[in-house]
Amino acid sequence: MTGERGPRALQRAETRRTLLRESRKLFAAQGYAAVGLAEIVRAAGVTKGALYHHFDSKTDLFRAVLAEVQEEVAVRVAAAGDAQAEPWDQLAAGCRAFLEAGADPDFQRILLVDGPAVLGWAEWRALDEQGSARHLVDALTTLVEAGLLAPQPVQPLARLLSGAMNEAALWLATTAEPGALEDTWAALARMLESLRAE
Amino acid sequence: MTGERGPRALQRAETRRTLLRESRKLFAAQGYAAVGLAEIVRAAGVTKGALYHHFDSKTDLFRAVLAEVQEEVAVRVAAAGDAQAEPWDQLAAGCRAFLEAGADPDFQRILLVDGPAVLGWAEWRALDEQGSARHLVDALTTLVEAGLLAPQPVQPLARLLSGAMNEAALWLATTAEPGALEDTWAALARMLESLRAE
DNA sequence: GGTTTCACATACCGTTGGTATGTCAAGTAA
DNA sequence: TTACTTGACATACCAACGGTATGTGAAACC
Repeated sequence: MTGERGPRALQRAETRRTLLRESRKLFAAQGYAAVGLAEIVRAAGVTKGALYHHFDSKTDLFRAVLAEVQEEVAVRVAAAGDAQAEPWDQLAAGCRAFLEAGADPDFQRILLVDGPAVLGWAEWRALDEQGSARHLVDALTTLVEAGLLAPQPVQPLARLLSGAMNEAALWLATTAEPGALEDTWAALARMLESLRAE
Repeated sequence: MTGERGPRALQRAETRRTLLRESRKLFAAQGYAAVGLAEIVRAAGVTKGALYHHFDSKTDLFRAVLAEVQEEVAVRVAAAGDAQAEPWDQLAAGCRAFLEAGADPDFQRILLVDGPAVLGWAEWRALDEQGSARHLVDALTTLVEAGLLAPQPVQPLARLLSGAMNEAALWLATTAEPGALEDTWAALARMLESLRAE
């Protein structure tokens, strides 16, 4: 049974968590290519044998880390959306939460920069789809069905918005310009408004 | 004088061009990380010594390739824009040309996927700025000054649009959906329209 | 309580990016 | 022409990397 909890299973789970936590810190700080497995296992206090007992490859480890980060972002976006009553406000709040999530370095480097390059764009896209991007598609679909959004294919629109927010999040993280977040949000909000049904 | 053209300089230039051409093909087809220097020099018919005589590192070679690709895209975008008389049409034509440039695999993989990961987002951004992104900022600035675009900070807007188009270009390249380009363009055009001064 | 399983540790390997050095023709000055 | 220098590579080599094959000892099972 998977419900069993012996000391063995606990140890295993903890080792795995440690590996994920330490590699995530290193990947976020230095980038996937710049951090070696030796550095990861040293930080985690285990050996390469342990790492390869839990993960198939360095790429597989990165995939697990990325999924973790993405899940966190998705939760934040969904929470911000659910806090609003009106569908339109839900979309706006989710988008804004996504932009603000860009302040997290893990989010930028792991998810946006290294993700597509390490996993390939196709796989990255698939993971993105079942992460935060799914909420975006859901929200847009709801709006179209409710007649609040001009009828149109949702997929291209979601891609445009997703890309816009990804890039904006990266830009916001590196720019020192004060009010950049508000300016960006204003421009994005205007774009969203333009999609409203008439 | 740099204008001198002996057999030496010619040979040097040709070797460099061959290196750039072959590595570009390989980088585009397999991605930066998956292609080794051995494969590159074999394709180019030279040795690693020649490569390191022309470039400081594998990263430096990639940087040169990326700059070349980016220049080509910038030329295409600028040409499409210049073909239009009205400032607003120039922006629209440039954006559309950019989207269509996404059909080129070199463009996708080298410029959009591997670029930020290999060079780091900051350097990639700087290169992007002096490439096609510059034309976008120029066009937007012109429109604002001409009173055709609602007065607003141009930088955030340019980032949003640039990101939207980058992502859309990648999506268009992988989707089999017919009419995807037109749907995407329609959504993008609508966004652009929303920015018009009233 | 003997056996099996499992979660690692140890030892090792092929390949990779990078470097140090060698080589020989093209350029230069007498 | 000749002696010398420069430059465009080729050759040989290295440390580090991701990955694998094998060893080990405690926990789980019968």
